[in-house]
Amino acid sequence: MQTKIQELRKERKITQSELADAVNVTRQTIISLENGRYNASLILAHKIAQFFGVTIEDIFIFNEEEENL
Amino acid sequence: MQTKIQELRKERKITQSELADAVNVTRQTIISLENGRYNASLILAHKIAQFFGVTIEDIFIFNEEEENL
DNA sequence: TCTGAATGTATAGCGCGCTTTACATTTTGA
DNA sequence: TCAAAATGTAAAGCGCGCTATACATTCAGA
Repeated sequence: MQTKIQELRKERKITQSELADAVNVTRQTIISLENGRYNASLILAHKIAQFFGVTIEDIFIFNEEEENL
Repeated sequence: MQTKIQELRKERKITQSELADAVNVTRQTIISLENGRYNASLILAHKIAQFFGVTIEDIFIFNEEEENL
């Protein structure tokens, strides 16, 4: 899954650490999400969207390809 | 986490099995989501929202309480 | 009324999201 | 230029989302 996390984060001049703290996860989690290593949980996706003031659908890009869970 | 899955499903007169098949999970998964036993993954949440033609935020209700992952 | 459809409960197992720790590399700015 | 800040990689471990299977209960309609 692709995300616009890095894009939004840089736009607002926020570091990975600051974002991690804001949504209460480790920096590793943010790195992994930004680099597409795995998908966020629904709750984390919600927290990140809320932090940036956008919807989940605005940040997380769902490939119709990878529709196999 | 609360969801409106059951509500939307009954509104449209669809069985748990039909919904499960439509989003490619087992009936157990639908039951567990409807009964609040666990949270959907982000991808499954997306598929269900798409199936019903609504947004993730329309179906999944985030308690600000349970903000602890 | 009674059968089949729909919903629910239980449980073992697998893979992934997230943590933790430690260290390496790249970027920034005084 | 060079130290500190920011970003990245690696790897082991835990809990939860989902599967699979089997069986119980509730509900609808001929």
